[in-house]
Amino acid sequence: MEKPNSPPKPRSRWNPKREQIRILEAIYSSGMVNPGREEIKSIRAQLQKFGEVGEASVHYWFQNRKSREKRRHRQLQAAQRSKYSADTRVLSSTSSTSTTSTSTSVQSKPMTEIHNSPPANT
Amino acid sequence: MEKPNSPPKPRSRWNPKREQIRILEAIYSSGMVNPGREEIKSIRAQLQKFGEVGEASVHYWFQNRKSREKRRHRQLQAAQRSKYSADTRVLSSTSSTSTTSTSTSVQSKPMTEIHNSPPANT
DNA sequence: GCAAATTAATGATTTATTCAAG
DNA sequence: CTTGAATAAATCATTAATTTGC
Repeated sequence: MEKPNSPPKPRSRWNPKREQIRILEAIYSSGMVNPGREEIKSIRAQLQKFGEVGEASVHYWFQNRKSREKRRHRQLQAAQRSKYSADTRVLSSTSSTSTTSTSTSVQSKPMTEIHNSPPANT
Repeated sequence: MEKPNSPPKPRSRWNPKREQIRILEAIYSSGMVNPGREEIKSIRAQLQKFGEVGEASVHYWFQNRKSREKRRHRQLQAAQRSKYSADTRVLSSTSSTSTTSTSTSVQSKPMTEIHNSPPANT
């Protein structure tokens, strides 16, 4: 009755759980972008609570994280620039910093207020 | 008998027609998963032929579509994983580098390039 | 058959994160 | 370090399916 076709899915690679990623991100963003052996052991211990993980995987994770961040940095958001999307929540805080930036203000003008049309129901 | 008494129906949301959904699906599956403002306008124009719809709704549709597709994949993945995860109980006492477990397929040179822990980083 | 009650889908809001500029 | 712009994730809310009792 069940699927007799169980693919021999050998866990070839670690598949992090959401919780684990949250932990890793937290650590990463707290400044530890390049943990040493001891630190990796400690991190691994925390992650183990949510699933099996090897030290190497933890190490790789940090390597990849940093690498990708950089790459994205390089790649820029050309894509984003050219294809705007809609509706953003304006989180502008009242910062009193002398916003002298009257210079090159690149206003993209997204559809901040496209709220919205009369849904003529059937 | 008409409806002199308009129902206090708070048309809260758009109710897409079948044709409209077909169009949206087609566009989505053609690769445009995150249309920008201009594209949304264009898409909306097409949809209007079959019923009233706002730009915001179009935007929301794509957002939700992508988001939920992702979520589904995650759920499936998780399900799959839990099916096969019974893992070795790595109780190896001593420090061990023997990562004989099934997890990471890194064997010989696990963390070769792990730079030694920086002494008292911060 | 039908309508109230319950559940599943999904449109609309809100919140948190990301990246880059200043 | 702060802030602006845009997104994606999480959440809320309402509508459509469906189940159930009559």
